[in-house]
Amino acid sequence: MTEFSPTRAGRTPITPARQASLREHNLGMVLDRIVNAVSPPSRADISAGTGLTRATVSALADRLLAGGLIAELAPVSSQRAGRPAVPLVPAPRGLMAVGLEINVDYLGIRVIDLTGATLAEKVISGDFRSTEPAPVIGALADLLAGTIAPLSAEGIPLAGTYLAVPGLVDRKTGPLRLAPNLGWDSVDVVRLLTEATGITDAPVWLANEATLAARAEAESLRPSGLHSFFYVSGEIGIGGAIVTEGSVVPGRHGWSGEIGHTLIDPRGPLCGCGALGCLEQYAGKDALMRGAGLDLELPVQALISTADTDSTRQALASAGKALGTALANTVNLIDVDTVVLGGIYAPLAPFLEPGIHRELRARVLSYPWSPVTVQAARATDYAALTGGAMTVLGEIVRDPNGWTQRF
Amino acid sequence: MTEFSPTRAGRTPITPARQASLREHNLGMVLDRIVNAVSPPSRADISAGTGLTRATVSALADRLLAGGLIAELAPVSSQRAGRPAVPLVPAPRGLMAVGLEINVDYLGIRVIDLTGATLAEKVISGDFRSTEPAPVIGALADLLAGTIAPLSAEGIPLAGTYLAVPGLVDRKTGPLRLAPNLGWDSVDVVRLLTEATGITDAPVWLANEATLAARAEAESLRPSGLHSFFYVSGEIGIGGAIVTEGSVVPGRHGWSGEIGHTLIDPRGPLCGCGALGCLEQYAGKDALMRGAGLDLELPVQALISTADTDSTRQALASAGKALGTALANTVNLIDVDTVVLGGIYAPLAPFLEPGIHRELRARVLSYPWSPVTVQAARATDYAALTGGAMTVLGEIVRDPNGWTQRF
DNA sequence: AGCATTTGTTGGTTGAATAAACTTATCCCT
DNA sequence: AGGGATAAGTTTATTCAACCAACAAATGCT
Repeated sequence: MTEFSPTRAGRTPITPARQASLREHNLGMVLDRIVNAVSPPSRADISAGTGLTRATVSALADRLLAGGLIAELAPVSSQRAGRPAVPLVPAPRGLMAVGLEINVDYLGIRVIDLTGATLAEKVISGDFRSTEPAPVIGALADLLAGTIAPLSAEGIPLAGTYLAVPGLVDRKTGPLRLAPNLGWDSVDVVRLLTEATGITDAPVWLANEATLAARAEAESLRPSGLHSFFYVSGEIGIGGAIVTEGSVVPGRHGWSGEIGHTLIDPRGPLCGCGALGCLEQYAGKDALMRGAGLDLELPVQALISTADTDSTRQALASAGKALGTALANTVNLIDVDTVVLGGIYAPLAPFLEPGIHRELRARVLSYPWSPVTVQAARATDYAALTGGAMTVLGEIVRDPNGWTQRF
Repeated sequence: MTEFSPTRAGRTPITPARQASLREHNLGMVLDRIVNAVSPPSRADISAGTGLTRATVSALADRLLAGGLIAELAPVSSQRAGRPAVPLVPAPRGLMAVGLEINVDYLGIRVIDLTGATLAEKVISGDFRSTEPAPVIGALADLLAGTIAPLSAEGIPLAGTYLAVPGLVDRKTGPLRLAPNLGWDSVDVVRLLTEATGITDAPVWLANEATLAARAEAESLRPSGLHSFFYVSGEIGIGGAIVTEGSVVPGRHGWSGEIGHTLIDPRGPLCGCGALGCLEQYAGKDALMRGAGLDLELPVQALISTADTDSTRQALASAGKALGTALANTVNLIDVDTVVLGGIYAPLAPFLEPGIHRELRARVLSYPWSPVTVQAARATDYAALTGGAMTVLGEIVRDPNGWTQRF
């Protein structure tokens, strides 16, 4: 797409703006209005909402219609004088946006269209700790091919694929650098996957699991007007993502949000990373289960059902305090006023919140003027799949022009 | 200015793009090329560099010339066939961009033009701990008025003013929330200053001292191609700023970068903020001087000259280790690969770096693939003054249209 | 002196958005 | 039932920033 930002904050390479860029911008704006509307807007609604004239909106809408990105509903008489409006909606089954995930105990796929509807969804359980990449990616390729085949047969084009992995990933396409819990190290997952599937006409991107889960959460919080927050994702490890103005901040390489190795106590237990007293040793899943005296393999539910025992209460309190400390550092550093608890922390939120809040109140400098809100994630079931697919949609909405020009 | 970002990352209010926005974008791009060029470019150079046609660049350059933002130099025959090029430069003495600062022990002003040349500069020493805002701001207003009067008489228009303060500041114009070392609390500094000076025709903005110092550093690092880093500023307190793609990331309210109260040890000393074991208690200026057994009022130089004593060596080592720990948390969280040491840390860098590096190596997850560079700040003498003035320039370059329309 | 070469300008063309008039489809009131 | 008010969507001419191509200006080279 034409990168063309008038604010030019910083040294992003600047490209000239020509009339095509102008149309592209407005086309994206109109599609965005249609995709993210509470109720289907008419051309006139969009005109009023954006400031473009009705004529311009009409022309842009025609282009989106021709590209198969939007559809018209039957005019609805609105109990009001005047010609009834034609509601515009994102085209149902107009394209496939695919979210994939390789995780420690499952492979998953979710296919959605521009309406946000799930067209297909599959999760395969398994144990992928310490596996070889090739067979796992082969299995994932089969899962992908098998899932999209019937939809392709229906004539629905593939827009793109986002793959979530539990590890450090270079921005978008770069190799997977490290996935400690899979035991993978410097694997070019995207190349392996495209080779195994033969997909060449649609892009395949890669991102960290927490990053994409945060993306899903951002989408689900958008209607409530909350656009900036820090997302902590508790699993075996602890990940996170910074969400600002509705989008995830990737950092220099795409590795931002790593909160799991924040120092909690220099005399604390040894961590897998080699340092002492990391957050993960207080609030990671293993630490929680061990502290509560439960088997490591049990699901989180076990903590909730034993929440009235001393050992579990103790483990949760200690995790809450440690999380609160690390989050206080984070809030001071990046200045957000909301923290979202995802992964295993979502169901545990009621037990963790008091400890987290106590630490935030004590350590966040700006607390007196702007208290920090802590809340459980809304998007929970395989959030990274949804987030990945939604990120693909975001690329389309950002540049509808590239998509419509396929035809 | 027209906010008009085609990437529309997130929920920034989107405005329609019209032809005026287009011209504004290109006008800013041309001015940016001229202001940030290594050597004065010709219209043809800009055309080749941006992709705009020579005709378009000519038209835009004419507009900038008319607005007094740029000037032409005498054509230079370039030892080469063809008509000699007319070099374009930012207009010397074409406008005043003012940086102001209120700090614990001085008030300062620096006036620069678009070439980056200093037109005027003054610093008044004093002791402003625990003072009343009104008289201090009165003194600052006098300093401002006295400094710009001769330049105004020369006919140089005032473009804007950025005021740096050592405290928590709401974005751009909001009140100063808290400046612990001045003893100020919720002071509407901008209103007081504009009332005291009667300036109404040019904007007055407010920002944190470390934020603006980081801005100056970003400008001075730009030629070397380094655009993303974390800036730590050591003073009595410890501030910081996140710089991404050449610009400072403000956070939700403009309070980001507060690294001073990162937890170093839960059993550490009590901090002024009420919590235990904050970084400031290990690496703040008072902690350093106290640890070295020196008088708190002495300048940093005292640490360097006693660096071979056990107590000073010990204090510096402890500060370096603590800084390293806090910076490791930071690097993991925001994914930058460079840390810049500013304020008192700039001269102390050689003594602090070993400890910082040791901690970074141990605690930064991505270190094996992307080692973190630690370096002393280039822009040191009253960096916030320079940064403030440069930020004013940035606003002009971002929106030359608003400026040229004054005429 | 004449030609190649590069810079900067001029005049006509393109294309996206605008403005204003027009058509279509409804409600409402008599 | 029919006319007026109202709103949605479309058509047509206009505006304006950038493009294109040709041209004028100023230099070096042979």
